[in-house]
Amino acid sequence: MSFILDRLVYFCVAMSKAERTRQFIIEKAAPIINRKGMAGTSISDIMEATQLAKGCLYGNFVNKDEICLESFNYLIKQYASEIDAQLNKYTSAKEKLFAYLDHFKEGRFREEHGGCPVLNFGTESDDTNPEIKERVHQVIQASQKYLENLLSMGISTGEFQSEINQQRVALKFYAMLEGTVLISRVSGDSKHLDEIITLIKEEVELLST
Amino acid sequence: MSFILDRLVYFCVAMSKAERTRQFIIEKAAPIINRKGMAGTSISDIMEATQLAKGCLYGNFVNKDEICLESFNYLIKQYASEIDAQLNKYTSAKEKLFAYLDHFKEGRFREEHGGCPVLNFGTESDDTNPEIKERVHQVIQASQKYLENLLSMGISTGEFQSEINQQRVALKFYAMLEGTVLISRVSGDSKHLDEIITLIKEEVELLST
DNA sequence: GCATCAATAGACCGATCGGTCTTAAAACAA
DNA sequence: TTGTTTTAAGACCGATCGGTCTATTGATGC
Repeated sequence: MSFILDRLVYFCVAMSKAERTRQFIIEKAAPIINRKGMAGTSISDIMEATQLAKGCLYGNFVNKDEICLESFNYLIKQYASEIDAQLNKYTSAKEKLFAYLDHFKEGRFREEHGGCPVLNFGTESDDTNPEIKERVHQVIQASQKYLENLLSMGISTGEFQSEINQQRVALKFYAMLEGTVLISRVSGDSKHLDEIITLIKEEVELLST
Repeated sequence: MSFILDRLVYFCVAMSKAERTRQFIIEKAAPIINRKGMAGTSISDIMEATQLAKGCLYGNFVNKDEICLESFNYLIKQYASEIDAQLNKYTSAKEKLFAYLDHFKEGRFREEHGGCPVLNFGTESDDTNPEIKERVHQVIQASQKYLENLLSMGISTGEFQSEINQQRVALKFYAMLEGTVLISRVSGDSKHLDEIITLIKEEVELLST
C-alpha cells in the first residue's frame, strides 16, 4: 500500500532534476545488475544503458556500491507494488494467497527485471557485502511476515484452521518458492515452479476449513 | 559410490606433476570462487591463495572460466562424497533420508567451502555462463534423482507408503532445502534451516507406513 | 533575459583486470 | 649423470576497472 503511494508521489510531484536522473539511472541499472551481478556489472555497462557519461553517474551516486544498493531497493519496491496491486483485486485470504502464488509463476518480472532480486543479491552479498546482505535479510523477513499475515487473516475470517502455525507455514512456503525459482532458472523451464505452486495450493486447501 | 572410488584413485595412483598441480590449484581456488563469485574472484586472488605465479596457472588451465568450471565440479564431487559416506552408515531408507537432511544442517561444508555451490554458481551463471549453468542443471537433476531413489527404495522395502509420488516429493524437499539455505545464509542464523529440516522429517513420518 | 548555480560530459588517473611469452628451473628418461 | 622435456616464474601487454576533476552546458530564480 505504501509502495503504491510512493509511486503516486513519484509520478505526480515535481522532482528536482537530480532526483529524476537518479531514478532514471536506477531504473536502467537495476535489471542489468540483477542479471549480471554486482561484481559482473561495470560502470561502463551502466553508462551504455543510460547513455550518460561517467561524470553524471558519479555526480548522482557516491560510488558503484550505492548504485547497487539503490537498484536492489528499487527492484523490491517494484515487486512489492506489483504484488500489492494483484492482491488488492481480492478480498478473501485464500484468494489473496493464491494470487500471491500465481504472481510467482508469471515470468514478467523475470523478463523485465532479471529474476528474483532476493536470490540474486542474497547469494552474491552474503560473503562480500554486509550492507546489502542486511537489506536482503530485512526483505526476507518482511516477505515471510507478509505471508504470515495472509494466513492470520484467513484464520480470523474462519477460512483457515485456527491450529496452524502461521510462522512455520510461511517459512515453508517461502523456502519452497525461492528454492524452486532457483531450480526453474537453472533448468530454463518453469514446469517445476508450476508444479510447486500447484502443490502449495493443495496444501492450502488442506489447511482450509 | 563412484565418487569414493574417484577419491581412492586420486590418493593412490601416481599423478603426473601437472595433474597434482591442477588439483592443488582447484582445491585452493574453489572455496574462494564459491564465496566471492566467479566475477568477483580475480586471477591474483588465486595466485595469492596458491602462492603460484601467473604462468603456472595458465600453464595448467586455458583460462579463468576453466578454473571456475573445475572448481564447481570439485565442490560437487566433494559434497557428494561426504553425503555418500554419511548415508553408507545406514541401511534403511528412512535413516538414509534423515542422514541426508542432517548433513544439510551441519555447517562444516559451509565453513570449509563457502556454502552450497548449486546456489552460488547457479544464481551467478544463469544469465552469464551457459556452460556452468548447464552443469548446475545436471547436478540439480542428479540431486533430485538421488532423493527420488531414496524414496523409491523406502517404498520397495515397505518403509514408505506406495502411493507417494517420489518425483514430486523429491522436488518439494529439495526446493525447501535450497530455499532455506539461502534464508539461513542471508540471516546469518541456522535456526530456519533447523526448523525446515524438522518439518521435513515430520512429513517423512507421515509418509511412513 | 540575465545571472547563478546545479548537473553533465569526457579527458584523465593509477590500479587492476585476464592473458601471453620468454626464460629459468625442476622433473624425468636414458 | 646427462640430455630432454615438462613445469613454473614473472616481466610484460593492451584493455578495462572504479573513480576524479575541470570545463561546459543546461536549468532555475529573479
